[in-house]
Parts: sequence; C-alpha cells; structure tokens
Amino acid sequence: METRELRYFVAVAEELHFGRAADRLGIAQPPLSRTIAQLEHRLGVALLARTSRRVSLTEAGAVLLAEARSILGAVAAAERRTRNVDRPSLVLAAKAGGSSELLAKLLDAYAAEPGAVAVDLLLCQAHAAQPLLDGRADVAILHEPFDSTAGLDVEPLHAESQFAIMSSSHPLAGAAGLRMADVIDLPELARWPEPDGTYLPGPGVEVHDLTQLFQMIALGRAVAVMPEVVRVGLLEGLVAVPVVDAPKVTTVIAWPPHSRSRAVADLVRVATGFS
Amino acid sequence: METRELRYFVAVAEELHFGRAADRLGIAQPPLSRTIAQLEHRLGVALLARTSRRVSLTEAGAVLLAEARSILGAVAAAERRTRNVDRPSLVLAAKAGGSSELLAKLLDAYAAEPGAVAVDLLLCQAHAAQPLLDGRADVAILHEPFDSTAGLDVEPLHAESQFAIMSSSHPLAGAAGLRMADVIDLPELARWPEPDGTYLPGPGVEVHDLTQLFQMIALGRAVAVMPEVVRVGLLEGLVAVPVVDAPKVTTVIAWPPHSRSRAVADLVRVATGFS
DNA sequence: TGGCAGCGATACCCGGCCGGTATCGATAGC
DNA sequence: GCTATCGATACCGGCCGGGTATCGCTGCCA
Repeated sequence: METRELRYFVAVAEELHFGRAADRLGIAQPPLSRTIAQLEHRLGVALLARTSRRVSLTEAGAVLLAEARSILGAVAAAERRTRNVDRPSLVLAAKAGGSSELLAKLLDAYAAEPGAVAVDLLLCQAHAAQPLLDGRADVAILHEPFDSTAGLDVEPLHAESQFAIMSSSHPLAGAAGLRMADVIDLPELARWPEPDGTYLPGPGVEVHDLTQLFQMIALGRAVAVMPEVVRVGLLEGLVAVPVVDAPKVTTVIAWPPHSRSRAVADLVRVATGFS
Repeated sequence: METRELRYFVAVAEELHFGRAADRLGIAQPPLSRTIAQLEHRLGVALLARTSRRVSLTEAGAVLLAEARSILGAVAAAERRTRNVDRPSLVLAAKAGGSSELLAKLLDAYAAEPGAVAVDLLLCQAHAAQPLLDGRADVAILHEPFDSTAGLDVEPLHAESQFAIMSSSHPLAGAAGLRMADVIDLPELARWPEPDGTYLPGPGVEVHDLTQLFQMIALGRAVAVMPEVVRVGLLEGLVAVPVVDAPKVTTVIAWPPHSRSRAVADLVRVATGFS
C-alpha cells in the first residue's frame, strides 16, 4: 500500500463520491476509480459499496479509513520532524482557555534550563492531541480522560476533581455534593464536539468553547461537569457543586513515541519535576 | 513521501550500504541511490552521509528511520486488519514463560462471553509489543516498565513488586531486603537483549530466556531483578530477596489505538473486570 | 413510461518515472 | 601506485499513473 493510495481512499471515503473526491485531489475521476479498484483487488476486500447512485463504506472500508488517517498523519509528522531536526525549536500544543498558570510556570522553568530552545505555543480551540498526531506540534498539554492519548507517550502532571457548573437558580445548585448519576441524565447537559467536529445526538445544547458554555449556563440553558480550575473566576450567578464520584481530570504532558528530540525530553523532565 | 521511499530508506539506513540494501530490496543499486537522493531533495535535508567508502546516518536520517519503521509497521498492520475484518479472530501476544495463570484465567473468562471469537495465542520469546505494532497481533499482555507501550492503548491489570533472584550462596542472599543501589552495580547482573536483539555493553552475563537465566543464577554466575511471580517454583538453591525500592512491575493489556474490533473491546473489558 | 441527468466504470492514449545495464570517479588498503 | 569496492551518473525501455471520451446503470420527473 502506497500513501498515494491511502490519500485517494481517504478522499473517497470522506466524500462518498468519486467525482468530488477526484476534484479535491486535483485529478480526474477515472484514474481515481482505477486506483481504488486496484487497492481493493490487492487487499482482496471491497472497501466501498457502490450502486451507480450512491457510495458507502463497507466494514473493511471503515477499518481502513481509521488506519489510513492515522498513517497519513504519521507520515506528515515524520516529514516535518525530519525537516526540522537541525532547527531546534519546539511547538507546544495546549487547549486555549485551559490552565494558563501551569503553562506559564512550565515555560518559565524550561526557559531557565541550560540548552533551552524557543518554544512556540499552538493554542487549539479543541483537541490539542490532533496537531501532535499530524506533526504540527512536538509536545502537548492534554487532559485525560477528555483527550485521547492513544498512540502517545504521556506523563501525568496534575490531577483534580470535577465540579458541576450550573446557574445558581438551578434546582441542584444548593446541594453540597452530587454524584454522576444526578447529572448524567439532565436534559440540559452540554454536549461537546467529537474529534471529527460532529455532535453526538442528545437533548443538551451544543457548545464549542468555554465562553459560549458559560453564557448558556448563566442563561439556565446548560449544565456542565468540569475540572476544578474553572471555579476561579466563575461568572456571577454560576455555582460549582462538587461531583464526588466523577473521574479525576488528569493534566498530562504528551509527546509522540520515538521522539528523539533533546528539547522534548528536557521539557518533559522539567514538567514532571515540579508536578 | 510514499511508502516505497520509506521502505528503500529503511533498507539503506539499516544496511548502511547501498549495494546490500538494493540486494535486500530485490532491485539494482542505481535506482535505489536515485530514489534516496530524490527523497533527500524533497525533504531538503541530507539523510545519509556518504563517503565513497562508508555510509552513515545523519541526525535527520536517524529521526526519519525511527518514524519510517513505525509508519511501515502501521501500514502492514492496516493491511492485515482490513483484510481480516470479516473473519473475526483474535491474536493475543504474550511473553512465553510469563504468568500463564493470568492468561488462562483471561482466556477462560473471555470464552464464556457471549459473542466470543477464537483466540490465537502468539507466544513471543521477547518483546511482545512488536507483533502489535506490525499487525501480527490484535492484543498483547505486556509488562511495564520492561515493554515499551509507546503508541498503544493500555489498561493496567496487575501490579507486583520485584525481587532479586540469586544463588543461596551469594553474599547478599541472607539479607531481609535490598535496595536498587545494592544490586544495580553488581558485576554479575544479567543483561537482557535490547529490542533490536543486541546487548548493551556491561560486565554481566548475556541471557535471552528464563531457563538460561536460572541456570546461570544457580551456577552463581548471575543475579537478576524480577517480578514476584517467578518466586513460585523457584529452583532449589535459588533465593528471592525483596528489592524494596524497585519500580513495581505492572502487567497491562495493550492494543493498537483506533482498534474497531468488537472482540478486542470485549477481551479488554473481561481482562480489566477481574483485575 | 420514456427521456434525462448524474455517476461510476471502461477504453484508449500519452508521458513520466521506475528499474535495468554500463560506466565513471573516488578512496582505502595492500 | 595499483586495485577492489562502492556510490553516482548516463542512458534506455517498459510500465503505470493520469488524461479524454464514452458507456452503462439508475433514480427522477414530466
């Protein structure tokens, strides 16, 4: 399997339309059809079920799509890392609006190290693990269990418990403590996007950043379970009730396996040093 | 970057010799030279330093070698998983000579599950993580920190402390407890092979399996630090002394990220259930 | 129900790239 | 200084990837 074949397959699998996929790839449709057919022939499995009106993924196709995305990410990452090996610089990915205190401490401590290189910050709206997988970043600050650390090396930095954030007029606002069972079925529980940007179905409001979420909560339209940090600087009219049995949120520093970068190793050492 | 280019590069980087690499790849040497030169040109970095007598890896080349090996493993794994999607069967990798009790319990419990599929066992002499990365296995039982779980999803199953195993005539054999400092510098500390099959330099005897190790220990030629399990059924004349500050050995079940297999999910659930 | 539009497959052609052979140029060792 | 070794270069041929034209199928609509 060549990466060209994987790129072509991913395009078709995502568009579910040979014409549009060919367009996106900047080639004509016939060679695309032929390449996919060859790939299927070599694998001995049908990847796409085509009627002349509709294209859909087979089960094998779904498996290959997931694998291919990850492989193409790894290839892009490999190119970037190879190219940048002699220009030591570090891109650190973190979720925008996350704990800036930890970040500041980390950057300060690392900058004081002998042999420290320049650290560029990549602040992501969501899913800070993605740039790590596609090679745009070298290290990331992630939050388990929210971010998937699959395929990454990880060191825990800090664990904190979670709180239910709600309007002070909410029926549960007066409680001293809640259990997950009390909140998990609330119809106003906010929903975050999945890694692919879509939302799982459900009754709660769809949110994509903290500001929007807090406005929704203030309006009594949403409730969310969040780690402790958000309690400081909580808006007027919002309360945080501890959820005693919610899983601890662990802030971790993550980097791709086989990282050979001295800078990454230093940063990780510094980070774990003061946790 | 095409996988063909990566395969060629890995061959040259491993052989450090264009002729032998071309031979291994089943092509002539000139096209290989050309392909590597094109790859270097596109990346804008030198991957190999060549004199007309000797080829060596540059730093960029070393980075790409690690990345490329992992990518090629992922590609092979993707092919196998895609091909086998409709033949549900599970390959479980484990270290031969490891705790067969846990394995038996796990296999029994899983077999009792509704929808269980046949589980094939792949018993590895060493490094059970390798078949997981190259797609020969779907799940593995690994032991942290011995096995690298980089790039895998992992659930811990069991943790145990470590013991120094030595001949009963050894000077330290009478001790009630040891510290790592007491054993780490012993000249007879056995050495295990690295993932590439080579041994790090050092004074201790080189071993590659448990039987051999125990014989060496019984002869007073070796000492080793090992997890608790090996205490049961220890040979006559061997003693196990607890090493109080040795890192705990954690038995984990590991699987590749993006595994879409129902069977893997079931097996993991069963495994974590009775830990 | 027949015409039509949309879409993937097929047929066929062209050019570039991959792989082959022959050879060169450099260098380490004798 | 000769020679063997090894990577680079030159050059050629065939295959394959990509293009255009067209076919065949099918759902839609008048």
